[in-house]
Amino acid sequence: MSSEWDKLEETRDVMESAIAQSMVIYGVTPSVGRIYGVLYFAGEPMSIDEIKVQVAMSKASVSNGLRELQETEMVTKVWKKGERKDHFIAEKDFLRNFINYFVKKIRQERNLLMKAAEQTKPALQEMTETTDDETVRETARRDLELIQEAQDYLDWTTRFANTLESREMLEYIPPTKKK
Amino acid sequence: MSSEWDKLEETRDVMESAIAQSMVIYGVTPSVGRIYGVLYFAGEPMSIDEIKVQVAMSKASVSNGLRELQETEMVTKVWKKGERKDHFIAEKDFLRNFINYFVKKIRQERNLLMKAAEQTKPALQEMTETTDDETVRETARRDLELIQEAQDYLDWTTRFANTLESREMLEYIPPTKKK
DNA sequence: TTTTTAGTTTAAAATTAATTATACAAATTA
DNA sequence: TAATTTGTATAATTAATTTTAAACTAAAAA
Repeated sequence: MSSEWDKLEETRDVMESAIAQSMVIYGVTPSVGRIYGVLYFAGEPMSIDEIKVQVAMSKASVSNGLRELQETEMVTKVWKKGERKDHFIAEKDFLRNFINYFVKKIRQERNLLMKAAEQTKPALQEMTETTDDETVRETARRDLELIQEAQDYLDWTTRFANTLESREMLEYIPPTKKK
Repeated sequence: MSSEWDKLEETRDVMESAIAQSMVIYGVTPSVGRIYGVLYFAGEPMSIDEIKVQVAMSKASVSNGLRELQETEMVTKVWKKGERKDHFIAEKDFLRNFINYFVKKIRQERNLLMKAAEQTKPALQEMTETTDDETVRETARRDLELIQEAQDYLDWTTRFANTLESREMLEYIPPTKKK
């Protein structure tokens, strides 16, 4: 009786779609999310061609999507003995994926803002000291203050990211234990 | 001597661009990021027309951008006495913006995945109990396991979001104290 | 009233991003 | 070596998003 397989297919499809959509929330494209979803439920490593069929996309798209997923460590390439084709498996630990994702974003943000702050602070500092114009001096002083606040924020998010990356966060917020 | 104002303009521009870019990392469009950047450094509430000039965009775009920023609580509308036009100010507390942003994303993800899990679990559960086909039964059992793991993850991120929202997180990771 | 002003909606234009078909390079097999 | 196969890069197409101009609504001023 094949309707039981159909039912399984259907429930998987619902879950895969939800996973893809939830990845879209975090800025991943639906196609890439779909690839991950299929791999998440796959019982064993899949080749590009197998994935291609499941997600109904071109080989090139699957290849690109897999590259992106590997860059964020959500998917890994594995070798199947005797098989010539590459095979891929999903990292199933959502928490790990979540942490990787956030830590990366936080670091990107930090690099961007720190660079700008370091680039602008000296000039502003100098203005507060050497300029005659009262208004300019006051504005420079205030801008420096705002930049300092931004840096305090970056200091916090950096410590936050470190606490996630080192898993120290799991001491504060313990994972649900498996039954 | 106007070159001092030019210098100030320039440093602000660098910072505003960096802020806009860092918001792009989190999925905000560059224009919207720019509006926020301008408001961040503005000494006082700005009208749509004033912002429009600073960011060189159409009034409609500024209006839309401001709506988006208000929805995420990064910008608030304020009334200036005697002024007919609406005026806007930026929420300058980056940490607060950061927390709002993440909490919202986490809740969105949770709603999506929980709905799918609740929708699929009963059918799978039934299959593990009533189906004769050994392979179907085993697959259903395994899918249920994967869904359970996803739910454990959602349970964690929910507690994580609560800890951020209630600011309990700041006990674990203290903000840098102002000097 | 009528006229002007502020802000938003809508539909079209412009821009950006994603997807695919094709061509290519590297590796494998015959 | 020649012929296949696999995976990726490129260029072109398609789709989606963003932005704007213009029309419209609501409110205030004349």
